[in-house]
Formats: sequence, C-alpha cells, structure tokens
Amino acid sequence: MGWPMPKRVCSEKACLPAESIRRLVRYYRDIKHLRDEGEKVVSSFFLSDMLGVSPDQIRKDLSYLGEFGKPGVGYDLDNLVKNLEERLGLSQPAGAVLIGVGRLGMALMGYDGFRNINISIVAGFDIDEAKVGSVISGVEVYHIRNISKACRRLKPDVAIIAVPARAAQEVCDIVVRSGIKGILNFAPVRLSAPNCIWVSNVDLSVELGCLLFCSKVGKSGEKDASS
Amino acid sequence: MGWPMPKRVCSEKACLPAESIRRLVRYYRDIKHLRDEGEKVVSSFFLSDMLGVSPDQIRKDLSYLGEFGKPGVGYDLDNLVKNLEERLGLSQPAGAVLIGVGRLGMALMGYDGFRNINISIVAGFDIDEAKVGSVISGVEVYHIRNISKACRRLKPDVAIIAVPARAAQEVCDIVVRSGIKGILNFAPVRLSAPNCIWVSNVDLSVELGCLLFCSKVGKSGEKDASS
DNA sequence: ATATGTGAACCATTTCACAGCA
DNA sequence: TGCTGTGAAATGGTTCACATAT
Repeated sequence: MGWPMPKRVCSEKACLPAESIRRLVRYYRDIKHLRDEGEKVVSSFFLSDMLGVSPDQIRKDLSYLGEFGKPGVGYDLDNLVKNLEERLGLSQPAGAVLIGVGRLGMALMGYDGFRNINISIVAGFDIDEAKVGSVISGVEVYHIRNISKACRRLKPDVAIIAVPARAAQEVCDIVVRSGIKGILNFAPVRLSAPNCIWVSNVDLSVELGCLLFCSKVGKSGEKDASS
Repeated sequence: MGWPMPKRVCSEKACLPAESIRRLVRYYRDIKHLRDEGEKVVSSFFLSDMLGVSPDQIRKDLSYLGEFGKPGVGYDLDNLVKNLEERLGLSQPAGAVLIGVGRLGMALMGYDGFRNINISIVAGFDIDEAKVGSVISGVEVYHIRNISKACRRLKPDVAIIAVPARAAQEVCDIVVRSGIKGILNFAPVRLSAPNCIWVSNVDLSVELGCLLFCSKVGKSGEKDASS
C-alpha cells in the first residue's frame, strides 16, 4: 500500500514535522524576495510580522535545519537564503514532468510561481494526439507512451499528475516505473504506490468544501497560521 | 490582522480539528460515490481500507458531527451521506465567485470536481475587458468593478482568488466589502482580512517544494494519511 | 460475536522560558 | 541590552481500550 505524506519527515541529519517543511519552503521564498529588495539583516520578530508565524515557531523551524543566526543580531539574509536553499534541496534547479495537459495541466505549465523555488516543468504528456507536439508556455507536449524515454533523458525530480480521476492510478504506475520518486497528485483519488515513493495530494474540492464548512457553520474566533 | 485557517474550528454544536474537517469532506465525497454504486451498509473497517485512514480515526471524526452508526452493524450509507451532507453544510447547492480568469481561473471554472460536493462557480470576474462578456464552461465573465453588484444578486457563499500576487490584496478587500465570508486564495501572498473572514490558502509552489524536499532528502519510511 | 462511540493514555508540535552569545 | 537556540512545559490531536448496543 503506497501512502500519502507522513506527518514527520526524516533525513540523514534531521527529523522534522511536515508542517515545518511547508513553512520553511514559504520562508525561503518570501525571505529571498526580501533579500532581493535589498534588506541585509532580519530578526525572527521582523520575519514574524512578515510571515504571520510566531518568532518562536520561526526559530524552531529554522533550528531543524541548522544554526543560521547570530544571537543579539539576527539573521544575515544572504546567508539565510543560501542555507535554506541548500538544506531544502532547492539549490540547484529541479525539473518536473506534468502528465495531463487539460485545462488544469495547461495552467500549471504556465504557472510562473514554480520559478521562485527553482523548479521548472520540463515536459508535458497527454494521451490526446491533437495535443502531442504542441508547445505550451515554452514546454513541449509528448505522448504518454513516451514518458519513460523522456524521463531517461530529462531526469525529472518529480511528476505532477493532472489527469482525470479514472486515469490517475494508471498514470501513477507508469510514472513510478519511470523512476520518479515524488508525485504531486491533483486527481481526487488515493493513489497506490510503493512505500519509497512520496505522494502529495492537492484536492481542490476538499479545500473548497472545508472553507465552505468554516464560513457557514464556524464561529470566527482567534485565527492562527497554517498553509 | 486577518488570519488564515485556525487549527480548530468551532460551531454551535461542536469543536473539531481542521484536519478532521478535511478528512470528513473527503469521506463525504467518497462515501457518496460508494452509495451511488449501490452499497448499503459499511463498517469503519471497510471505510478504512477505502479511505486509507484508521477505523479509530474515522469513528472519531464522525463522532464530532453526531452518532450515525449502529453498534454491531455499521453505518447505513443513505443515512450517513445525508447526515454528513447536512452537518458539513453541503446539503443545499453552494455558489462561488471566481476572480481572475487567467489560465488557472479558467481551469477552475471548468473543474467538475466541485460538483461532487454541491458547489458551483456562479460567476467569473476579470479586469481584462477582452474577457468580460465571454462565457467559459457555462459561466459568464464580468468586469471586476461589478463584483459587489453581482454578489447582491448571486449571493455566493465563498470567493476564489486566482489573480496575480500583486493584485490579490486589492481583490481581497473588494470581495470582503461585497459581503463574502470565505476566501480560497491561490495567490502566493498572505492576505489581510478582518477576523470574521475565513481565508484558506492553496500555495502550489509550497506544495511542490515540500514534495521535492521529501523526495530528495527524506528517507522513505512508514507512510501515513493526510491531505 | 461484532462494531460503534468515547474517555483516557499517548505522543507530537507548539509555546514558553531562559541560558548564552554579540 | 537584544536576539538566537533549545530544553522543558503545555497544548491538542491520534490511538487505545472498553463499555454499550445489536
């Protein structure tokens, strides 16, 4: 039984909550932006205002990856960005293949937010011959039957599945056989994959359904940081 | 300071973890599907296999909303679906307005997964005059300046923001002034909104970045249910 | 015998408090 | 003094175990 993201993730050096990773990736992106605006040094308190996360939480999250700050001073931005990049595995450009060039797939191929974390979509795949050979947002579309061949050439780090629910498991199997180790799945189904494969689900209906529940039956009280 | 989803949500009757709500919405969708296939009664163990969540967790989640099962028997599917629908606030059709008819916006307007939880997008809005007046996936597109007027007529329950990051806060302000109580935000920025507004963020870059971290530096160990 | 519902135990994350360094 | 890094405490979600109903 393959299974979705655990609540805690361990590397050689550290073991940290999945929620911390989420926050750290966001810190990285937003802190890099701050650096690009010319800022030099920041404290966890300054970051707290910017990111909407408590200073304690920020320090704890950062401490999972190393010691990047100077007591009494704060964090040197250049240094912090470089270290986060390194520790998060974002220091060299990563590639993703996208399977399913429908409306959502096309939107993802053109989504320029991935660039901010040094990830780019290197190829698209679809079963529809009419789409094969086209170039969308600068990315070429191939037939699904050529995934394995393309993966040998492009060496993508992860795959994004944006096909209809009924086709998702089959695509997942193909992708796994092609040597991919991480899958971002937009299809509203539970994918079965070997334990060594990381599967992360983005379920748009569930997100919208949760929000509706909160806004209809929830009493708005104290709010709090999360995704 | 407006703020993203708390970790716990309280209604008149109950107070439950946000993660439970996520799971419950998913239960609802998948259990309804099971019912439509003709199944009559299920146990939490059966559902566990189907949903990839422990039977204990399922019973606990369901118990937050009420008592829907019969000891020694299981859950009557018709009854369970009806109750979940009711308690989750999904029993009557809900409407969402979508702001930002770019590639992602168009994909969301055509996303038919929302139908499974009785939510439909009732109008699209954009600042681009070329898009105004067009009909995408059966939904008409209006100019952003007409949001308030349209909201008075359409009474949407929630708004979906799919505009570029730089425009998101302004759109958020407009939407809040129009009386919307829940916002699903796809822009990678922290929105500022009054405390009585629920804001849920879907950050595609962060999701992909997390996955990359896990698949590059994470040691694949025991897996576990989540989003 | 079988399966639910739930209080209690357990465990992980967040928050707190402070030692230590600039 | 100001701020980081981190053990320790507190918080809260998940798992366990069992009383209860069929």
